[in-house]
Amino acid sequence: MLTRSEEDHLKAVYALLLEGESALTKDIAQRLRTKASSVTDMLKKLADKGLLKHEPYYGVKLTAKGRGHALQLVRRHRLWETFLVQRLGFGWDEVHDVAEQLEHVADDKLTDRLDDYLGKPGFDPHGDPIPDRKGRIRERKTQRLSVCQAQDCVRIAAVSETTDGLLRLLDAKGLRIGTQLVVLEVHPFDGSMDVKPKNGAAFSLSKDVSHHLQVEPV
Amino acid sequence: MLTRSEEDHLKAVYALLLEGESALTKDIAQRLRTKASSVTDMLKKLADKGLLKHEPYYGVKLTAKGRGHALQLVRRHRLWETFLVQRLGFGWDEVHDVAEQLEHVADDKLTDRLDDYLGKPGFDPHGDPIPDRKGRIRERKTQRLSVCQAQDCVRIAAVSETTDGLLRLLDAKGLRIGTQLVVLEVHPFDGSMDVKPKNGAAFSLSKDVSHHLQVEPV
DNA sequence: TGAATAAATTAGACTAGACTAAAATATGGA
DNA sequence: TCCATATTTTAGTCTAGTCTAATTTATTCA
Repeated sequence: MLTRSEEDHLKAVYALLLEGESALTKDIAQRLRTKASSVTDMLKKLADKGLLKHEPYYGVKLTAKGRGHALQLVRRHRLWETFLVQRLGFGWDEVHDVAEQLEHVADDKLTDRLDDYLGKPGFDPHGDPIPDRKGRIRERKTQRLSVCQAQDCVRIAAVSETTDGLLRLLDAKGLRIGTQLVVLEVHPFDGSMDVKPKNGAAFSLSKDVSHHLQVEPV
Repeated sequence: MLTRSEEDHLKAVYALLLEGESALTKDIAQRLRTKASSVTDMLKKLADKGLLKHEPYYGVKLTAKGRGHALQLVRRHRLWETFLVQRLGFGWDEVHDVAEQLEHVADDKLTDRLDDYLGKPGFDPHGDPIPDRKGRIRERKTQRLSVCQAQDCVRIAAVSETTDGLLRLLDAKGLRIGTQLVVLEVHPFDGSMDVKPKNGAAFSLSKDVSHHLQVEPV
């Protein structure tokens, strides 16, 4: 059994590794809003349990066991998000905090039955893939909106950053999973781009925003 | 915000007070499988927060605020039990432990939406009443099966003790909420009674069992 | 290369929540 | 009333998890 804090650290490592680069002590601390010294202690504990390898100044690598645990956390988180949106009528931008709590209820039978009940969904309301009971993830061929060119026609497939601020901004502009866009123009000066949703007026998106939108070709 | 341990203590007090008598430090410790000295500390903390009054050797009394908190815990517990049985297909005798975890996810919006989603049920799968969002409880006129007489026709309305052992025994005998019974005979010697379910053969129940079955007249 | 900087760890303190053992306090029967 | 017993509290210890401050270790750039 992992404690809540151990689970939080494991998930942070997993998320940082996914976002590319390496997971350094300070990165983990920043993400969990704690101090590096606290993270040092926890990494030692997780390494002792065989969930990860830690090389100072280089980063953390998950073992197969650690990755498995992390994937189960992600699975539970995304299944609950799906439940909250699909069944309880929550907005996709208001489910993160509650799912953060529900994900720590560890009971395989519960998780599997919830999965069945929801129809074994492959993706959550943010468009992120939901690992199956064995931790397998369905792939999708998407790219960041920020790397698209003028004239590209795309559909929003996922949002890779789930802060309240970004989610609300997207909501205000009518951008959600499935929304289709045409890229009108890209401004190399600041990386901003003008886009036009299928059913709406054109507007501009900063690079900070377009960087976090995963899109698939239409 | 209450911590998990504070919530557990509050719930233990509430449950003990319901079961009649008073809630003594040692009773709470016994129920939570901790020591009396630990309970002393926690009662002090809860008293400081205005959730209860404690008079040594006499017992604990909940304040209105404390009772309100306890009722919200009970509400969440029973709503989740209902969800697990009604929607996820769990047996009514296997949901207690999971609900014990889910009840600590405190989010009013989640609770209220779950309530709506389940159709605002008045009673959980064990037949226990579910407090509404204001903590109000629907009453029912039931009595213990153990006080019934020969010839009484009753329906099982609730099980007042939810240990795995009892629940499994009931399950094995085909006794569940809603099952109708005729009391054939009561043996004053040991308090056991012979009963016959509506659709089944007669058998005998010990007083330990009949004491925990709440029934309503048919 | 070596000094400045960034990252990480160590040392030590603190809190919450549990424990044991001992002391204090109340109860109840003779 | 008074003693034996049950209950409760107190005092002190322990662990998990966090923190700050100080120190160590690595990296980088002039």
